[in-house]
Amino acid sequence: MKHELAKQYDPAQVEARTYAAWLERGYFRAERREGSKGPYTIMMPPPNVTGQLHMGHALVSTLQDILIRWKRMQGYDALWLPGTDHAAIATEVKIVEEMAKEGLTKADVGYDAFMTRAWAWKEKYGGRIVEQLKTIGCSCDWSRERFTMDEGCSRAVKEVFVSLYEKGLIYRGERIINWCPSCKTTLSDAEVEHSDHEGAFWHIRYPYADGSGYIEVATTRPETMLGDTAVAVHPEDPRYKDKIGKTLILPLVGREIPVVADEYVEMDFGTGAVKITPAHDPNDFEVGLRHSLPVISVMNEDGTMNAEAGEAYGGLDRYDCRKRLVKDLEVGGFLLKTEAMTHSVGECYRCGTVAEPRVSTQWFVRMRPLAGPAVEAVKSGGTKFVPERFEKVYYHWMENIRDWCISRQLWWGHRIPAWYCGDCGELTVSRETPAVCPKCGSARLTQDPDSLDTWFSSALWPFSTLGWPEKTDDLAYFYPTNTLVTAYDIIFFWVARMIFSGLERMGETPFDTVFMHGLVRDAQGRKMSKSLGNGIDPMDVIARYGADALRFTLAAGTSLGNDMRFSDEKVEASRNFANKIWNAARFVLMNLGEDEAAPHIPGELAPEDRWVLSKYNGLVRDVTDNLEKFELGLAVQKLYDFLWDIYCDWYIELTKPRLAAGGDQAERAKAVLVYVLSGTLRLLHPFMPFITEEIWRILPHEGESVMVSDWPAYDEALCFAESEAEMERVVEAIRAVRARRAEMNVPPARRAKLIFVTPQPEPFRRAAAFLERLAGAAAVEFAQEGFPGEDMVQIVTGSARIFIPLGDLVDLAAERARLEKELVAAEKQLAAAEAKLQNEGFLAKAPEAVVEGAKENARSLGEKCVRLRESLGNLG
RNA sequence: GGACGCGUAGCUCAGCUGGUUAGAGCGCUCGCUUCACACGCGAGAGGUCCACGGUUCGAGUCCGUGCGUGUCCACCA
Repeated sequence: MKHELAKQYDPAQVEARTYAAWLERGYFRAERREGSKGPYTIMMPPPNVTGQLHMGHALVSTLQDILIRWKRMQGYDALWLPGTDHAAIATEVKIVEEMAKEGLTKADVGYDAFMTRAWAWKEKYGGRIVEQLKTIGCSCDWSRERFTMDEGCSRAVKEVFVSLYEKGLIYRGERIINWCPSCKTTLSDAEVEHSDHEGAFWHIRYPYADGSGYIEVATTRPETMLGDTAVAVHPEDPRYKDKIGKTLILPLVGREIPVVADEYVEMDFGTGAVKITPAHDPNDFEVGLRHSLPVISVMNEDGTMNAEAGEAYGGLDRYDCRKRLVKDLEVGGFLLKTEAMTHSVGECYRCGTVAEPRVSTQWFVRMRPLAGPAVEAVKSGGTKFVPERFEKVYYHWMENIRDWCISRQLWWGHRIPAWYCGDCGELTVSRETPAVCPKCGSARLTQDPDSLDTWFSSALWPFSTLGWPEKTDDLAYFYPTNTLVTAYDIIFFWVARMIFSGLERMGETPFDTVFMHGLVRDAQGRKMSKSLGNGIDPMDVIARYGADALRFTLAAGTSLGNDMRFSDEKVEASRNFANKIWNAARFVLMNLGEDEAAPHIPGELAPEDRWVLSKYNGLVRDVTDNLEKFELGLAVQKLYDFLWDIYCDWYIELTKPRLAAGGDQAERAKAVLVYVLSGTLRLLHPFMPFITEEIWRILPHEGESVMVSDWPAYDEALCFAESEAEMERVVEAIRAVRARRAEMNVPPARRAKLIFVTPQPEPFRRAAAFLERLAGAAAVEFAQEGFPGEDMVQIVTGSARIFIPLGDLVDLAAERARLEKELVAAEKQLAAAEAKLQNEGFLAKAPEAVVEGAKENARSLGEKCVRLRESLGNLG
């Protein structure tokens, strides 16, 4: 049966079956076990139920799965809790788009029918996402899967909202907010993306009421002048100092507005005079507050002008209004000049519409009291960012934060738990739906129609998913969590908010490490996006190359916080690697007997055995260290190099003559082959779970699955530095012979005979032992003489005699230099050690054991010097 | 205007706390259907490590400046 293994690894016929077997055996389920190393928890950043997974999801899922599989193998109770996010605005936008195709709007279908559609959407896409995560191989605990709008999470949302309200950390108030005229909802500051637009800077004349001339103001948004209620200048500006307090006539409108002094104005910018529109600009709003200016809103929710804009402009779209207004200003002689200017414009992060600042009554989270502890938690190391540089980004945001607008005029989301009394107007905020108004007893209560920012529920994810506000066992054991894996572009939306929410609610930071990865870009380095059409579907990649190849590619592309480029060629290389492992396993397998036992390392080892074991041991250390540092890309690179170069290209080749010869040598080689392969499979398992499991299944081993096997430990007993050094020379010698043969155009030299002509064969004996096979020689002999002058290797073939100076095989000069250097160092150490033994104070005061140690040290150094001198002598 | 990243072989990138001959994948050249693997094997070509200055016995690696490039933040109307 074992000889029937296909030459090529076929992921398609392995992956689904393997995943099903894991599920069936319950390996993903996390439990508190006696004797474990304790809990290790990762909360999956819940993918939005807007559609399907993209490459970014594949990356973040792969990274999490690598960590969780590794920790599980290390003996932790590893919980990876999965789930999905309702993604209020993003999903609602999609549903509205879908309805638009049927010619319907939200208003047409009404609240209840809309919500029915939304839930159906969630079922469809949420289910698809879960299937895709499984295809990638994610070992999450599906028995604990959650959704941000499920009953428990919703309860947590209500609880947090109400208690923050009771503490005065949530308030309702009239403030200037960001408004998307297309989505017709508020947006938080973080949800507005700024980009540069080509625009114009219109200079407008605002005449004084007393006819004494005018002030020149400049604006990029002239339509807002309809809501102007002042013009501001800097109090120290000599141009305007004496004009402060004067009255201006607002052009076209005729309203009288004052000139006010405010330090917000930059004297050097524009004309030094700023029109103030409190209703439509956040800075102007602040100025307005300081000077008690009226707030005149001139725009509707959909971005058209309202009645306040006046008869001429009311009802016009904001941009039509702009054009019309500029024209009217020009005609009226108010337009002084128009400059071309690029300026930054804020856009809705979901639909791209230019956002409009607008005054409106909304719900806010008071951020100042929350930000302080959140900064402190990171500064004190309670939560660490990997890489560290992102901490700075976090601090900067937290320290300059403004209150968080959390109410949204959306239907898909958590309804705000606030009710208004139809009789007395009383506002009631409550965990339960109140039957009557607590103030007047009226039953005419209506709930606030708004819902919460989708990020409000995500902020609670680390504990809402574990059952909070119930005091569950899961919460007690698995919280706080350990590693949060996420992309750096989500620090503000999510990471920061989880930290302050966790601190406020639970009294501690929700995770000890934030592991940030970069973005997956296309082969040209462009961001993958629907509009560019350059997105690569991870499911498609898996179908063509297998999940392991995809995972390996993504892991290998990771370097702390940096973006990566993704291309088919890279996946192909990963697929080839999987195939290489497969064939290495086939080789090992076909050399094993039928009933081979689990591998153990034999007592007697050949130098190449010690060499490969020592290299393997170093690999265990390197992979583990790099995982601990979250250097997954480096870990994967080490595995690749070891398996392909050390294990396949050299070790397997070196065992072939021994396996062919049979006997003890063959048995030892087999044991080492299996031992090293088995250990390497374990190290590789978190990265390539499917193929490692499949090979594990057919190799002799202990334990039913590599997934639940032990993570290999670094073993001092497997350190063979001298064998490593020796094999390095062997490898060099073999390569040198091969190179020289190629250079001299020796024909396929299976029949070539190698004669080492040298009076000192020692350094070459081991190389010679492998030359037959590895350099393609028919036989290898040593000769004391045969060529005058230099030491030579003579290659004899049917048609040629080739001489290679031995210096080309092993650089004797370099070898000599190395030994001399080592000797000098050893002699120096010996001198120091002997000096120490002459030191009477040391002999007198040091404990017996320490003096004995020093003597032993001097003795061994002395021996080393003798050995080195001898070696040097041998080299002549 | 701030903050951060990147600049290493034709292309895409690794190179940890400074130390032998700067590595990999793909591509390229030559040879090979060798009994694990042509998704392979062997041998090669190809690099002023962006520039200049500094620290050091020694710099791809540390510091400064400049150039190029990318990203994030920011209330210059």
